[in-house]
Amino acid sequence: MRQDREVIVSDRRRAGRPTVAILDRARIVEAGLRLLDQSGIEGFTMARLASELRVQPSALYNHVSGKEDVLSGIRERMSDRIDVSEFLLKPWNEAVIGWAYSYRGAFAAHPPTIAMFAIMPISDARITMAMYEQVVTSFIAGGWPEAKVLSVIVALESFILGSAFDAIAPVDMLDPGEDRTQFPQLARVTRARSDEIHGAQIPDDAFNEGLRALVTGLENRLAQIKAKRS
Amino acid sequence: MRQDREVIVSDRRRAGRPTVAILDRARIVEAGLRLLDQSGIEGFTMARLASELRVQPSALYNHVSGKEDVLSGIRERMSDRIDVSEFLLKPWNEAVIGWAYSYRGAFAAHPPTIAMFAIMPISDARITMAMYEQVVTSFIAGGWPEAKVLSVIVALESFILGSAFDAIAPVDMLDPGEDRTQFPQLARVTRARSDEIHGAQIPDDAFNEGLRALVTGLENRLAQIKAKRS
DNA sequence: AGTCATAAATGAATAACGTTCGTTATTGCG
DNA sequence: CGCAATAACGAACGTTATTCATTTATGACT
Repeated sequence: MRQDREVIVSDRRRAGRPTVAILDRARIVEAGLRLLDQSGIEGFTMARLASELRVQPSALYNHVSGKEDVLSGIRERMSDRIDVSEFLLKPWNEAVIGWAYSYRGAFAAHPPTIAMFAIMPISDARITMAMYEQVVTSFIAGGWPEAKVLSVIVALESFILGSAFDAIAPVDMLDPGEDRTQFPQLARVTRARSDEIHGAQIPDDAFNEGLRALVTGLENRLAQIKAKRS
Repeated sequence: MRQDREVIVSDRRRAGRPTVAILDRARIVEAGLRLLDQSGIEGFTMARLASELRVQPSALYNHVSGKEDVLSGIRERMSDRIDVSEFLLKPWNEAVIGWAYSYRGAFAAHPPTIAMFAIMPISDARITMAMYEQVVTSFIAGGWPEAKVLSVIVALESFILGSAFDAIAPVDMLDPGEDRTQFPQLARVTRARSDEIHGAQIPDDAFNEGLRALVTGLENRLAQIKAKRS
């Protein structure tokens, strides 16, 4: 009974610099990603992040400039996960498939990061330039005109990002449910789809079909450009 | 000098129900859209919205249930702007072009609404079912298998939404600028593109190329499915 | 070994935000 | 005419991100 107050309070840190380092930018970003996955974008607060790291909120500001900085760090971490290695080995129209899957997968693995994209400061809301350099090189080698390369890549990216968005939507979103008689065709196709394709694979099917269509459409377009050039 | 206090204060409303109606849901939503366009998603606050309507913030809650309700109303207003009429007149592969332009245009006209999409309650974060019914009917008439219709529409929608996203990004986002020597190919193609295509038309070019590629790719796919079926 | 700027934590404080509640004044129905 | 419903205000509350003063430890230089 003598010193139990000291025991109970022992995990409360005194003010002043701690003996061993508790925080740094990397640790904060990592904890931030974990918290984002758990709590979603609206549950992501500096207070919770601090509590997760067993620290007062104000301590974070010794290592990051604010909430945006943490989110920015998380985005960078995600970008590194996108695999562009296939562009070194295969022609553009094959490599682009693996790239797209890796791209979409990186975000699908952490759904709330997709919402993050929308809110983030516009400045550098995109992936690193090193990735682009690799992709651009492959498209030029494939014979795309220089003025078209970026448009094509941006188009692909738009589809990928839009699909990542879709991947976080509930699968039965389009099911009319009660209003079945009011939207009969819609009711039929939602039924038909869920009979052939199950659960989590439903958004995947849209992604597969779209990606294949996009690539074959681009192959056509390239052939057409090449024909006109000669 | 007698009653200038009364004059000065005359525009300050007293408590109690006003003689003429000031607010209703429609007026609030309309002012909300204006405010959203002006201030962006992070500048959209209930206080500012109230001030825009010359009302105290708490007055809004007599007509809407909260901020989410206002945003939800704005989204509905946007959806109504999407034109599906061409699906009644033309085959799917032609009508889809006009639909896509209208879809993307509706959001591009109010950029911050795109960010809204990401944050919104998942519940009905999509466009109205009446629109889908129309589109689905056209695709079935064109010969698409029932189980594939939704996947194809979702794929198209992913591209459109992703492109709307892209339309709000700064055009020179991919320009390496200072790091030109580090990313030589990227520098070349950004230069080549801005030589041929100018300013605001740059994101449009990506949208055009992507949409055309997607549609011709889907035409191929449908032909392939039809061939296999016979 | 001693000094001291710097780094890194706590804790108190602030402004802005969304929302709720009590109050007040007006409407429109019975 | 009476009175419940309506619709405004004004005050208050709980969160949020962020800032600042304070406290304590580190590490480089004399």
